[in-house]
Amino acid sequence: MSRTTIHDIAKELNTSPSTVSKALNNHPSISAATKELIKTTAVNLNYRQNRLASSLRSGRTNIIGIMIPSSDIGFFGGVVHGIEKIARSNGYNILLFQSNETGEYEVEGIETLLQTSVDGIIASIAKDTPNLDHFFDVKKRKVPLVLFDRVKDELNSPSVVVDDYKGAFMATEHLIQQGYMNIAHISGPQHIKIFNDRLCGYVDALKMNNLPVNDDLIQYGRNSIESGKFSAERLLGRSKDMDAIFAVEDFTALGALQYLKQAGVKMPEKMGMIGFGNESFSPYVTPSLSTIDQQPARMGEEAFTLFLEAMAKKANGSQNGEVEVAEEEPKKIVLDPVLIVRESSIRTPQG
Amino acid sequence: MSRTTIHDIAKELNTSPSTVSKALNNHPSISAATKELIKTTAVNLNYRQNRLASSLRSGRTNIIGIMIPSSDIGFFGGVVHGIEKIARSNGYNILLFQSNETGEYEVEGIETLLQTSVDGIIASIAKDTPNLDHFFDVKKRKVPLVLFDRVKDELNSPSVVVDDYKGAFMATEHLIQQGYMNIAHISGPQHIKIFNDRLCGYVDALKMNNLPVNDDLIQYGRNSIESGKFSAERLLGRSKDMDAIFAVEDFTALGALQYLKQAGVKMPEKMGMIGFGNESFSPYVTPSLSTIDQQPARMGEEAFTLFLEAMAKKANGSQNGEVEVAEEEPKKIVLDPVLIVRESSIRTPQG
DNA sequence: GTGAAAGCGCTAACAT
DNA sequence: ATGTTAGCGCTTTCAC
Repeated sequence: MSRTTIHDIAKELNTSPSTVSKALNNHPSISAATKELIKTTAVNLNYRQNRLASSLRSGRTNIIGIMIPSSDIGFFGGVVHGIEKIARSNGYNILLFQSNETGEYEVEGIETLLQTSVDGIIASIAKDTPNLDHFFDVKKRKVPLVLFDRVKDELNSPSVVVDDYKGAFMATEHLIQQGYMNIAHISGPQHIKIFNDRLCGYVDALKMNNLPVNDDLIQYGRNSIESGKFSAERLLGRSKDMDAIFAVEDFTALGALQYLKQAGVKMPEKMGMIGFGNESFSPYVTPSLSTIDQQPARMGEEAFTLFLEAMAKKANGSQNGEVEVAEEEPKKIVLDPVLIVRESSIRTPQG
Repeated sequence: MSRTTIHDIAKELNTSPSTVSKALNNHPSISAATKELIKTTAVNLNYRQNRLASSLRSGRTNIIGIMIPSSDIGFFGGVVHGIEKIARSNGYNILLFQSNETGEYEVEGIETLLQTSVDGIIASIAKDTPNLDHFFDVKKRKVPLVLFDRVKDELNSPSVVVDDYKGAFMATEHLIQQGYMNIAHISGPQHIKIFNDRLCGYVDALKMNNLPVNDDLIQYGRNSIESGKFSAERLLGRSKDMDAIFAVEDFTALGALQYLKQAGVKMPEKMGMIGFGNESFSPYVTPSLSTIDQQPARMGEEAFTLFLEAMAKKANGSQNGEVEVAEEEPKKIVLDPVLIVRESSIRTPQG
């Protein structure tokens, strides 16, 4: 009636549970013959390992915890996809938590993950996390912690992010190469690092190409379609020369696109446009929106790889007795963004 | 050094582990005073329950397994979001698996979920699953199984789907109410039930409104942007009267939209358009695409509620001794689709 | 190469 | 109201 255990198999074969356990785990000290025999019997009896018992005893769960703001956001869905895929191929499974950008849920979730004895945690930090105590707790418990996208340097953890500066630089330079000369930028709130990074990338690309940086062509928005519309209107009113816009993210770009279209500005002939983030709608708007891809799935894979490295390091560390190894600088992976060229930035040959 | 256990707390207070356990679990037989004392000490000693041990002993993990095709697909991301949210508020956590539409991964994942002793499984079946043995296995083990969206009646499990027929009916009737008279339909492969259901909804809406059903206005596509373009071209060539299209899903609608725009057909004045699925791009195309929403988050919540009901039933069942209760018809929830009206289907007052 | 024994940390039946 | 005891199913020394 109830689940078959290794005792049942042992009884069936007149051997011992420990032998069965070893055989099923391919322990070298068991002869090939008995391994074969035990494995067949296991199948016949419909045996299925109880991972709870195994984990309790061995101290490993082969489960890693994921903490993200929301799986409803395309980017995070993509990252989770990447993590789950590579994790599975390495024998790990995924316990998924969403903070919904709420510190409270994040704290709660991390607590639960620790209770579940996950082998590691991969997280992207919620916007409104009041403090990082819960993450420091993770480190205190020696549970490998890897951060991605929303990282915090104070945590001194391995992390993977995309190079925002470089992405902005690439976007701007692409517009320059297409022959646009007066390129505006709609930025976001400057206290958020990535937006400032993107602004710097834009400025440096102009400088590096010997183009003037014009403060009138820089607008600070609030990352929304509405804000994009408003910013585009302002820019258009301020400069007669502007012939392209690099927007800090795709929603802003979309708003700008919509405003300009409605204002009768021909794109991409009279006005080039590029966004950032490769949102799912960007291929389908008119004109289709050029943008910078952040490689979510790749980011997930890299994060998991960092986790594996941390696990390996941990295993080595405990071999070296109790000697507290001086904590080395955690590995920080910076992914290259990918330029996605679509209609909105391809200037057709001038007549 | 290592984790605090209930033994540590017991030793500290000169009491027994079982008392500590009961106190922490709010067992009624423990006095308020000792509960208080034990709980404070637990906090002081930085105690954290070992869920592995607890689950092994109690037979409950408070973890439910989720099996979806991919968290990279917007719809499933939304469902997972809904499940995780309500699950958490009920004390459950989510072990997430992706089949990537592959039967092999699905089988593997279900196996792992059973090994992990999840309390239940919520699944949406992969397209190419060769057979349903792995799901029957779940039922054999008496693990509650709930299906959503991609369901199979043979499994005789509680399930939640959206009413495709009704959604198609609503979409078509909306076009009729907007004054469109010659409404075409681009359908999908008819061996897939939902596409046939949508076709039926379209046909019945016409009939119910005393409009003729014209075979020339029905095109069978393959659910893609390209297919949408092609189908729209065919329809346009075949009928001079056609003034609206209901497309079987949003990508098809988008393709049709793009073709018609390029062909100079004014939308929504000369041609109305509505899709199905509320894909993330649909608000942002031009004209913005009216569509039918499938309420992914809601679907996840309902699925979880069905799981809770199955759990309750299971608990009751075992109370009634070993009497095998005749299996009653599983509850099948059919969600109402939601009509999302956007620009593409609002006929402006005729001049 | 195999088996005996201990125990991971917890819960729950059964005393007291 | 509290404590004793047993054991969930497995892994892992250690002995043979």
